[in-house]
Amino acid sequence: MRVMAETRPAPATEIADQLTDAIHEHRLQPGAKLREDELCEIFGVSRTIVRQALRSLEFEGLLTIEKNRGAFVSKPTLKEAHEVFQARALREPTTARAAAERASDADVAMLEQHIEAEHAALDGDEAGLALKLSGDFHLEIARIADQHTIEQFLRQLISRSSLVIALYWRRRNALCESNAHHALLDAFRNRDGPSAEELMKGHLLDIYSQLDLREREDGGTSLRDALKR
Amino acid sequence: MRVMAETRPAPATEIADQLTDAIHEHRLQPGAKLREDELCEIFGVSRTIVRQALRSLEFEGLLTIEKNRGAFVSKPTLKEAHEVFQARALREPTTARAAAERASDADVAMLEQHIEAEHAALDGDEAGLALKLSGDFHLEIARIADQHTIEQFLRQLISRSSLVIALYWRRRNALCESNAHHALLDAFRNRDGPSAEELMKGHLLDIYSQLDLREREDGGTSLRDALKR
DNA sequence: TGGGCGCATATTGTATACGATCCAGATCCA
DNA sequence: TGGATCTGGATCGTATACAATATGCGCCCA
Repeated sequence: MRVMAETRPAPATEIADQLTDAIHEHRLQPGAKLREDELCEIFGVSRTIVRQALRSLEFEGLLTIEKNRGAFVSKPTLKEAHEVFQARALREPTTARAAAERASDADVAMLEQHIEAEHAALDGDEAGLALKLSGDFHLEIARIADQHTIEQFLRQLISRSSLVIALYWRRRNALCESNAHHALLDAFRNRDGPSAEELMKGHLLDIYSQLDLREREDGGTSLRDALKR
Repeated sequence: MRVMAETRPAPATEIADQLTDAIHEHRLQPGAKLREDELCEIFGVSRTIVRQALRSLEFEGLLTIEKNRGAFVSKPTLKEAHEVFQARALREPTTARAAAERASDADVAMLEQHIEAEHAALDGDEAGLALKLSGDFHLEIARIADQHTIEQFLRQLISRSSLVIALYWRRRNALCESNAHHALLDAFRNRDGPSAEELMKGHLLDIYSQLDLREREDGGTSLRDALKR
């Protein structure tokens, strides 16, 4: 009799998740290099596994792998930043509406907890963590909408958003967007789909308008990248 | 002096592309198993490379890899089918509008060629090829819109659409959608964005409404899948 | 002194070897 | 006969070894 062996997640997934968190929390900045051997030592696995993890993050858009040079945290261009937020603005309001209309009490409670955690992170001066939680909040909504496939796409968009914010956010220490999340939560409490849709639309426009969209000289992470052409 | 070494694409990419084509053209049906050793022999590379290719197709949603069991062409559920087409209906009309408004003469000519190729494939009784070309037509539009990031997402959506069509398409031999593409082409000729947007919206609804959305007993590709629960 | 070349080293790319798991057919016992 | 168990082969998962490539430093020569 099989004792439900609780199939452990692939080690590569574990590592990919940890790297993802580090990038979402801006502990790893765009442009940072991830050497394979270093990761092998840190996580205690072979390069085979590390390379799997790096590949998967490349597909998510978080890393850029240059042949024979290695893996780097991606540096989205302004154009990509624009496309990412345009895509989110198109996608998320509809999803928020569907989610608000079918949210269970447990779902609403979950969202409340998320917002509380965001606050706690901000109070604790952990801006990176707060940012990651903020992204999770949006993902949670897709989950509530019961749109699994769309959730996967959203995950990629939110990942890229995190990089965009790392590069183009104007005032790092003024993440006052929690109000928007609170407003959304109210709409969810009332199961008010149209409201949720409108709020989400406004929320995304807000974030986008707070990005500094002027062309800039390379963030300075890597001189050679700035000059190599 | 470097002679522009014409950096050859990674072998894994080459293999992934060939597999992608095979699936898009329905030469590989949903549920089909792809054994690693077999692919190694066919393509003359090591398992390392084959596994890279399989992984990348898993991320695109074309394959499903089951631990210790192998890679299979994905069989999207009805729910996923719905989500995929909902996402496309949301995304593509806007993109079509942008593309129509900025299309160059060369772009229009390219689209014409695409449609001709589709016709040729249909006349030659190559329904699979026609279907793949039809997908490429949509991708081409994203390229014309100069939305590179969005194009990547669309690629995934179109890939999944191909699987959905393989599983749920009503009348296999009546791919008469070329008319829709012709109409779109006219809108592009006139640089008529709003028209293109509307036509695309209708076109996607058309395809979706032609799917057979009744729940069905497993396609019968694999008995064990049907019974294993 | 300054620029270009070449070599040593670090790092990534690929192939292969070995171990773990799964599956099917055979065997055994009630 | 029927069902459970055992076992061999096929297949996948991971680690490691070797090859290819890039990078940085020192040397040479003008």
